[in-house]
Amino acid sequence: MSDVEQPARGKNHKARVREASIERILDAAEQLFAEFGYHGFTLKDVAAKVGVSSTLIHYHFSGKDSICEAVWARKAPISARNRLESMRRYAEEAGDKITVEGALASWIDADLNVQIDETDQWRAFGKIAAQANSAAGWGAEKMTKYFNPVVLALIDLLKKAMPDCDEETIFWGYHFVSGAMTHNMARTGRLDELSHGLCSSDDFVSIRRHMAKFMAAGFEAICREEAARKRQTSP
Amino acid sequence: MSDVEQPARGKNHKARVREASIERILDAAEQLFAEFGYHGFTLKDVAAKVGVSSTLIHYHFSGKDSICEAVWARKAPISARNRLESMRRYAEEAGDKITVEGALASWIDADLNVQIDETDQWRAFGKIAAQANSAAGWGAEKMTKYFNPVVLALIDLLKKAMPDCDEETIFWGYHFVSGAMTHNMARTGRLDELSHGLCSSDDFVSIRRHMAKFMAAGFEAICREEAARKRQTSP
DNA sequence: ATTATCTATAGATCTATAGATAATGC
DNA sequence: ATTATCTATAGATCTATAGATAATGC
Repeated sequence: MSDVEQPARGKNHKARVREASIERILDAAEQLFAEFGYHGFTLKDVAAKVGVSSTLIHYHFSGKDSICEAVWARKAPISARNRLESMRRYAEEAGDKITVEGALASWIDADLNVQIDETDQWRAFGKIAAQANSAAGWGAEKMTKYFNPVVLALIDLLKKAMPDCDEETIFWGYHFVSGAMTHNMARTGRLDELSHGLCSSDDFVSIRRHMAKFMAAGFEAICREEAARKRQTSP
Repeated sequence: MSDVEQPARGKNHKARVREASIERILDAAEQLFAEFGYHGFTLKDVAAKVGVSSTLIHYHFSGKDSICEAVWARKAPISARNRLESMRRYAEEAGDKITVEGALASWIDADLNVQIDETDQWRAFGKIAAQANSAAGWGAEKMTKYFNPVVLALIDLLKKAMPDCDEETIFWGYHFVSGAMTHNMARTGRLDELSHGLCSSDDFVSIRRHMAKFMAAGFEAICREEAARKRQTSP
């Protein structure tokens, strides 16, 4: 009917086409990466999924490492910022009344919320992060690069919540939280099978209801225990 | 000096050579599988690691699936039996005084103990199981095939320890335990880095000291919470 | 006679590059 | 003139098999 109907090819058309292409390549790579793991897919698979020639992949990226890095660079900083921001807000609200559960929830729920509210954008990346946390090599590198500050900020917050707990015990508690959290992200469907459908590993609302509470009680139990041990050995 | 000095080539020599070859192939495959994941190594890599022609791999095995299945078949049933036996012993000892921590410890520590006492034989397989619990496809299949009965036995024991807790909540608690446990097995070294050497993800003695206690407190907390919720919504 | 292992090699798949094409952008 | 994309293809790597060899086993 009007000019609006015409294809929007103003200036920067090429740049926009390029960006759109790259996004579609990253979307495809992200999904394959999530489903089959770093070594489980080829550049050809990516090209086939996007529906382009595989040379286009090499035109935009220097190789698989470069694509996977781009997949991380696109999402990981958002998750990191999101959690840091959530912890900052919590610390501000709580003042000097920081609780273990509150601290954990500010960290955990920030990630769970995007899995609930923006499932389609974050499901695949969550699965990638889950695999990164168990795999050596590529996984360790990405986790360190993108998530170390977030983890250390949580550790700091937990120290404030449990000033009498020794640092070592807090790190062990974190270790358990980290494992459980990445297992959530993996959405393997194994829980659905084991429970005959009573629970689903995709049910992040239930995960959010239980996770911080479960972990907070765990932290408090092992800190109590370590304090008792200390009193016993050096009275 | 005597006949004993001669190579022990009695009857069944060929059979023994064959078995030894297969064991060495499985050892190499297990290590590569643990380090690089299912898709991260080739049959050629296995042959190179053993120091044989890659055709020998095909002589003994029909392909990668067949080797990986053999890797699981060699170790997984031992771990499963070990945990079932440990739970059985605990249930016998505890009689009608089954506790959450006791039930969890009988399951968890059985696996942690072999990681402590027979580290060289079990480290690689632990890493494989850790990856299997996060990966879709091959991972889900193996976990189901070998470990479902062990998980369901733990669930039963936990039901006895918490007769008033609803089944759904117990499954969620198990979900968290499962994630933390497989993260232990992954031994990524990430904890060492984050804590600047204060803790090490290879320190299974510390893991054993904290794990069951942490998880038991978590279970009890979410069960209490769910009971309170129930009372509130349907008084 | 059987079998554990090897050499040689065919066929499949993947990565990577050279060169062509058709559009935008100045 | 630049650039996003394609076709064609070389080279590398992996899987899988055929056939040879040198031992054991009867």
